[in-house]
Amino acid sequence: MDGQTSFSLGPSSLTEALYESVRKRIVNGEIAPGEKLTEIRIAGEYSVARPTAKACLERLTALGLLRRTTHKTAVVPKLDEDDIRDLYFSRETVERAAVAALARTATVPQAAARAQAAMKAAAGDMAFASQVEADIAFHSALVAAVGSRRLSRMHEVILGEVHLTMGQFQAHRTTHPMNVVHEHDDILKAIGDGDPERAQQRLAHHLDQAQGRLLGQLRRERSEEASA
Amino acid sequence: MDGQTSFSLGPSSLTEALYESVRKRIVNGEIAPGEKLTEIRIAGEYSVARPTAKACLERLTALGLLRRTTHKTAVVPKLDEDDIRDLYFSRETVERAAVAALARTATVPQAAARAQAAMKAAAGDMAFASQVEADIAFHSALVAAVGSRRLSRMHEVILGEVHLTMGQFQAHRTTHPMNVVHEHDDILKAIGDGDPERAQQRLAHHLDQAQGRLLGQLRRERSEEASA
DNA sequence: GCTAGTATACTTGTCTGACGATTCTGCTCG
DNA sequence: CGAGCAGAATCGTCAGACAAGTATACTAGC
Repeated sequence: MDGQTSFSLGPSSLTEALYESVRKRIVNGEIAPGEKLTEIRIAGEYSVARPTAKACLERLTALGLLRRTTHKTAVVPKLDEDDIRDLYFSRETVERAAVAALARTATVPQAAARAQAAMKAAAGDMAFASQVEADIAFHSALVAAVGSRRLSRMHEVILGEVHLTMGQFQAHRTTHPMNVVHEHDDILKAIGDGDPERAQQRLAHHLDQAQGRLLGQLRRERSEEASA
Repeated sequence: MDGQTSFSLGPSSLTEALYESVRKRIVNGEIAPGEKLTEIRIAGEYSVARPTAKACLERLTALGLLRRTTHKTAVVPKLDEDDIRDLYFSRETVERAAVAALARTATVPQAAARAQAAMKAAAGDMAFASQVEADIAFHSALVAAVGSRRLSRMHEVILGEVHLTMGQFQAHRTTHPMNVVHEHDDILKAIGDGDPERAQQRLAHHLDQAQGRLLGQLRRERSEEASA
């Protein structure tokens, strides 16, 4: 049995660490939408070689967290109304399947309940980033509990973009987080009751609310720009 | 000189061409499951630099067409029973949403009809690879017709793995392709009738058949190995 | 003859440096 | 004032190199 000699928790490689770090900065909105990310800039900021930075940007591009065409600089995408609708249509497809599967066996995922607790805690002190994280964690746990590697893989990509848009609208949050918490509870309850239909219906309603908030904030922001 | 110029109109870059070529070889079963693909081998076979080969292998790994862990050589995965079930669960999730959406507006995608024709043509001369391609093209067209970029993106990944398994069982095809054609027709008809429920039900049945064939062939192959 | 531990070869991770190709920018010229 | 051109910035690809990790073969000891 070996001692505690290695960083078993941290990323296994430099590329991995770089990817995680840049990803975090993008989804949290620290890098504004439309901002350019050149390979050289990343390489410079993190003191890595350009090929390493390149690999990182390519990965993020594949996940939809950056947009890039050949010979052009990668930019953080600004999702428009169509994007958000498309994103939520895809999201609903995946999550519907998940909650239906869970409700069929009436298994309420523990991790989702934990995320709920975290969200309630964060609701008090208005820690926005924590709220978003807990929200994401809740939905992530829901899908993970199904136990399908491929469904989770698809969902991760979708949630990445969801996280991105939520991060970008950070300063304009309009709803009390407790509303979200209650909607989550409704979904869990339906799952616990073994009622796939109701679970899907609650989920659809919840996602509809979330999508509506995003679209509303997008329109608000746009009209602000127009009057400026 | 013709060797270099052949890339000019298809893929935009060398990396792209390399990726397409290797991908094709994998899904068609030209590279056997379990076979190792070292970066150096790819670089040598295609006369490209190792970093280019590396990028190619990384992309394929992200799509599930190769398996690889740090510092280990990439291998073509051999999907087991659990993998196939998981794959088809995910596939059904995505395609159900697609046919339901199409049926709601009763729009029968042209491209799917064309794929059907191609499949009928290939059925006569038992051109296996063409049959698989037409099958894939049909389902791909179905999802593409919905017009959701993200749904299509997810579906592409799924279909890649589906193609892979079908290619690997190439020599053991058990069903007449016309059966598949008829099942496809049923789905299209339900969509044309604007009946989302029936469309989903037909689709589920079709996928169940396909999954059953794959599992059957997998078991057959395994018992052959055991007796040898 | 067999197990165990070490030495060696193979492969990948990452870096440095470089050159051609492409896109963008700003400037000159009509 | 617009259009075309030159230069700068950036990306695509390559070559070569070294360190670090993994797998394998070989030797030593029982």
